[in-house]
Amino acid sequence: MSATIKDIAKAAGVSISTVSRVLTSSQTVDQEKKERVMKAVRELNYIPNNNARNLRRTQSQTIMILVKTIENPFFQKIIHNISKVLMLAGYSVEIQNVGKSDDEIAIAAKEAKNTNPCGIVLLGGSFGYTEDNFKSIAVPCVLVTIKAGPSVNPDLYSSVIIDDVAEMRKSTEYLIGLGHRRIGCIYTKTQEADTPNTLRVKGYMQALEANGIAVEPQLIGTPLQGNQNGYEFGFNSMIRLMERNPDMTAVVAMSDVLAIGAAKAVVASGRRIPEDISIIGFDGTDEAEYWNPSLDTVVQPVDQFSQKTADALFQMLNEQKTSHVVLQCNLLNRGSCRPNP
Amino acid sequence: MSATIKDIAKAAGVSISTVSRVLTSSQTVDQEKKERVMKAVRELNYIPNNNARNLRRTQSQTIMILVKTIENPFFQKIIHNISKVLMLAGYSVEIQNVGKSDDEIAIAAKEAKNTNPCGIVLLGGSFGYTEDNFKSIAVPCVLVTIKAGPSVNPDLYSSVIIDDVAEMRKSTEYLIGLGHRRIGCIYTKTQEADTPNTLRVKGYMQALEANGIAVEPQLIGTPLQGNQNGYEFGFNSMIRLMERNPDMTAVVAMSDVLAIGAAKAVVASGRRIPEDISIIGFDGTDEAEYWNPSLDTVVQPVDQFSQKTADALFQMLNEQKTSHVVLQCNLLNRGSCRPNP
DNA sequence: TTGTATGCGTTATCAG
DNA sequence: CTGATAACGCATACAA
Repeated sequence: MSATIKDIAKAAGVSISTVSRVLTSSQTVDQEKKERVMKAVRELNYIPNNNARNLRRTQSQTIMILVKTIENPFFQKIIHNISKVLMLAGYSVEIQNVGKSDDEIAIAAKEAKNTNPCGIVLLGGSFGYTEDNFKSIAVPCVLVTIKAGPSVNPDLYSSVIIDDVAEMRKSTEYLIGLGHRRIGCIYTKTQEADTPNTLRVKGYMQALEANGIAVEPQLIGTPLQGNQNGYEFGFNSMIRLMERNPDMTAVVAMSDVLAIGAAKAVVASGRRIPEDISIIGFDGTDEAEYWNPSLDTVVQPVDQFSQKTADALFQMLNEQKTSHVVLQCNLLNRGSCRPNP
Repeated sequence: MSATIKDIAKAAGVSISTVSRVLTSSQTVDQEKKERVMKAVRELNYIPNNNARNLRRTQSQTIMILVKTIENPFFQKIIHNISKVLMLAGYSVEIQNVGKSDDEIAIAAKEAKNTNPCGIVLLGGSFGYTEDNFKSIAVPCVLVTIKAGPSVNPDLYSSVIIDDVAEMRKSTEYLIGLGHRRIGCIYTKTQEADTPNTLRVKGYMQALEANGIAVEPQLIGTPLQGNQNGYEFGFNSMIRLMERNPDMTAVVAMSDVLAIGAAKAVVASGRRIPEDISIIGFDGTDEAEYWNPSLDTVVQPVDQFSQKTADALFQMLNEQKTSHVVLQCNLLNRGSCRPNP
């Protein structure tokens, strides 16, 4: 068995409480004893047992990041950034992947008791949170890319999001501005109630309506079937859209992954981008930038997402204050969309 | 505060030991009492505290997955699969991301004491493990995609790998077989000692030598500078290779991400794939399949990786037996390589 | 400033 | 089959 606090105490010739004080720097300790303790820690290669700590502590120093579908490359960047910031601030970070079909709220509640984190970051998922959910979680939560329902008291949580409706509307209106009228919409129609995707479709529709263009169901994505991955789905969905709408000149996708799948379908069917079909994605991933040709996209501000999330978390932890920030996206024209002649 | 085992015991009218026995199904319990306990668990929404469990348990039921650079899409699939298998077997799974520049061995040792997992899966990283490392970790380890040094007693750990040298040699010889002679090699030359990349470069060289082609340094990748991502690096590296080797007709990349970056550079410089430059990646990611055009690649058997890793883990956990398996890859010709006229 | 003693929620041991 | 009870490793109120 490895060294415990007891061993350190013995080796340093002090009591375990003194060792604990040195390690947590909770109280001032005699300098000379402090050094003896540190020396023992080094020599015995002592690492405090987090289980015991979290069990005893009122507040652990662990942040849990719950990611809905870690496959999303956009999330990965955020995870990476947030982890770095939090670890620098002295927290240990744990990541949990939540399957597409898992109930992230239930898992959050479970994890909250399981690992006793002092804060939870919820990355992705749907908008279904209720007040009871937060009460059962009972740990400061920051929702990233999603919000709780409108009836939920906003003081119960923090959030960092974008305005999905407005951003997708912007994306669609960009195509409309280029003269497109028959604009397809690639998205995964799932069972779930309110996801960012749902909102984005709403934005797509709003854009059409505001410009006097009829919303046609046959231009809007197909339901997800089987367990296709994002690329596959985008591909199949696009094939179907092109078959049913020969006059379609442009397409908005709800994500870059879907956009790439759709773009591949365009090329596979012998059409060209952007000469025959204009296409724009959403997220701003490297994958879209390095695709051939580079795809236009609505860039989500990853760095801001990370920073604001960490900020919100610290604010909840230290000042018990919640916050809700809405970030701006940036439409990036890389040449995969062009005026409709 | 939420319900504890004590509350359940009281509610069910039994002792806490009985509750524990029901929950861990470690011993037979009277059927009627068992049901009373289960009912109380349900009604009080009881969730056992893992910290306390792991603290007390000789062997926790948690598997830790340590991933070196979670950004790698190949790793993500493995994580996903392994998690599923392990959770189905009743383990809880924790994922920890290890930064590119972090020392995964030190972190593994720390986590081993921190969270007291019953097993650790090490995904990626380098080949630098020593016997002391495993002794300090003191928890069954399965190394995935890497192995420990040759001097390390193989009974100290399990591993699931591919033969990086042979597979990359196969890839290179495929190009040679197509008549290519001036073949570039895209890889990130890092400080680290032995990574899969290093071995793959070795395979590339072996292929050339075995076929009487001189190995030329100017055809081999550039060192990584700054913090470019994989795509960016592949792109820049390829640009430089093309400048310095106008007669280069083909390129092998150490990963699909690098291959995509390189392919983008080919296109950006006005050349065509495969007419002007043949290109082949490594990994078999969806990204390479959905690129335009689809890229040839050496497919790593993701599903087998996941399955074998889980198998190896179970074998270590249940029978204290280590195993070392080497998987076969599959060269996939999708049309991004063609005979050199 | 320091040490002693108690308890966090569980599982394991032991005697019934 | 069951119920007390002692650990697990640590942080902290309390006493010194």
